Amino acid sequence: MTKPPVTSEPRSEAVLSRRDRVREATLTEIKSIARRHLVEHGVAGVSLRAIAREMGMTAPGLYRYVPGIDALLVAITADLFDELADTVAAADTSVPAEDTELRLHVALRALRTWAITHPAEFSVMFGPSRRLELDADLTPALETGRRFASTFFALCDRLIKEKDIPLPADEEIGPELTAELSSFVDTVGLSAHAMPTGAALMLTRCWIRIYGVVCMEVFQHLGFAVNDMEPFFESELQNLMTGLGVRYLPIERLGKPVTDTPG
Amino acid sequence: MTKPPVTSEPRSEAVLSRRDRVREATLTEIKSIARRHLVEHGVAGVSLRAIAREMGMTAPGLYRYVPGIDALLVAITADLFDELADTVAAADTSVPAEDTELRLHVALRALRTWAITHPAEFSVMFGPSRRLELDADLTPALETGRRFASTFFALCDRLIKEKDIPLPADEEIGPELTAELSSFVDTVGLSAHAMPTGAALMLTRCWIRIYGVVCMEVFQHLGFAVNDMEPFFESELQNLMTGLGVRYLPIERLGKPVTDTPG
DNA sequence: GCCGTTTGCTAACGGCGTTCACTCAAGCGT
DNA sequence: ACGCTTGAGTGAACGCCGTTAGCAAACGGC
Repeated sequence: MTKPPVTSEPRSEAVLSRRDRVREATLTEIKSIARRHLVEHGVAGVSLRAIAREMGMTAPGLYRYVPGIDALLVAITADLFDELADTVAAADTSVPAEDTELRLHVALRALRTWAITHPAEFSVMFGPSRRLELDADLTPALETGRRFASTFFALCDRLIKEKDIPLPADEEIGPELTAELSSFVDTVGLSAHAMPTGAALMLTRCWIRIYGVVCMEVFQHLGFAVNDMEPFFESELQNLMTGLGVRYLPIERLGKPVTDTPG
Repeated sequence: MTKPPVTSEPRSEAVLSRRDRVREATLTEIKSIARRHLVEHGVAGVSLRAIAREMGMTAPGLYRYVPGIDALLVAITADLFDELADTVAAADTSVPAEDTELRLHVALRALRTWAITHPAEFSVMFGPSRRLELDADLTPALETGRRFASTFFALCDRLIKEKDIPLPADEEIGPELTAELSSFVDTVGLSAHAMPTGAALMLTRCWIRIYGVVCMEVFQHLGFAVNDMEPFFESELQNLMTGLGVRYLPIERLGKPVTDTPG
């Protein structure tokens, strides 16, 4: 009675029996086809029947691998967070490790680039949560989501430790905000780093702003009036960096932005 | 062969024949039931069949009023923008007209309050656009969306004219951004106000940030780590206002925020 | 070779959007 | 007051969809 697990990528590379390997392969195929449908037809265009059809099997058969379509979407979302985390991490490590400022620029730009080149995926990950309308179990997605976020947390932590970022003092933050911030710091596992409240505030403020520009671009909310949101993103990035006391590093353009997504 | 128009609220109060009146009423009923379903079951839970069932008629009958479910959702979205615009406008006019700073605070808070009290509606309006996955005609929603935005445009315009907001100089903006900004200003109809590029930049920057916090709250992206996003919103608002050289006006709390939605 | 487990199938239920052909009543001109 | 036009609404149907139940075949350990 091994219930369909729908775990994301098996980071635990244990020895697998032949049976388990083909099972794994089938699940991977399911998710990869589902993802293609997601990209091509939007999230509403992902259907078990269509996937099964394309695989040469019938819909009920998929229930051996996935407990339902909601779970499948959650599983895909989890994979996507992993992929985005990898992309950002790759960009991060593509520049000298000591240059924290550059790493931050590169990481944030990698985030945006991935987002705008994968709008359907981004929408599923960052758009209105299924939580609002569904009772699906989102924990796997949240898990990998945290892994994704940790990339940025680490960078910010580094930045704060090595540079003298102007942080708001504890007194001027206000009790409610302080409470929420410490709750945030705890949940997210930053308490290990003994991150001061002011730093957490700075971090969330930055994240909110980045999230804002990128969402606005991907969801095309200024799409009716603006062609290319990149200048806005860069402007926001600059504003943010200088606010942090970090010097803004413009894109060195050759032709067009070439922050490609490896993998 | 009068094709279903699906216009939003008839702002043109022309004399209507009896027939037209009942027709109007039916359409209103359709939309109101649809909206309830939207709120109760999410956007995926809105179906013509269910609406028809509740109205005591059959699904095909609805096609006399609405050309399809996508169009219905677009129509609802348009109405929602109107409603949100009204709510914001009401808040705006509830305080002394001369006090532009207060009006800005009140209007922005009204926006947030409406958003978090109407998460399903907000998601439809500001979440991933159906444009990404659908070919539906969104113009009605865009239309009223513009009306909604104009409330803030007007306020910002006022603010800029009467106060000495520190605006970025034209030279330091960069050609691409300048181009996009002027495109934005033109499309949105701000060129009539002869709004300088720096002001437009400031405006979009502010809008991006507000959009960011509110989306983050409604889409519950920090929901796993944070209970109440209000302190974050207020912090962002404060940061934004002071950046504009406007003094931040804290909420006068009695018990809880009472920025209610009239009508 | 046997037997439990895994896999996939068919059939079926109920829900969905949408189209088509049709009925029926309201409204209109005369 | 009559007939005709037009619009509202229906029922049947098509083709999707998710999901469940029961069943047959393949597989794998013994």
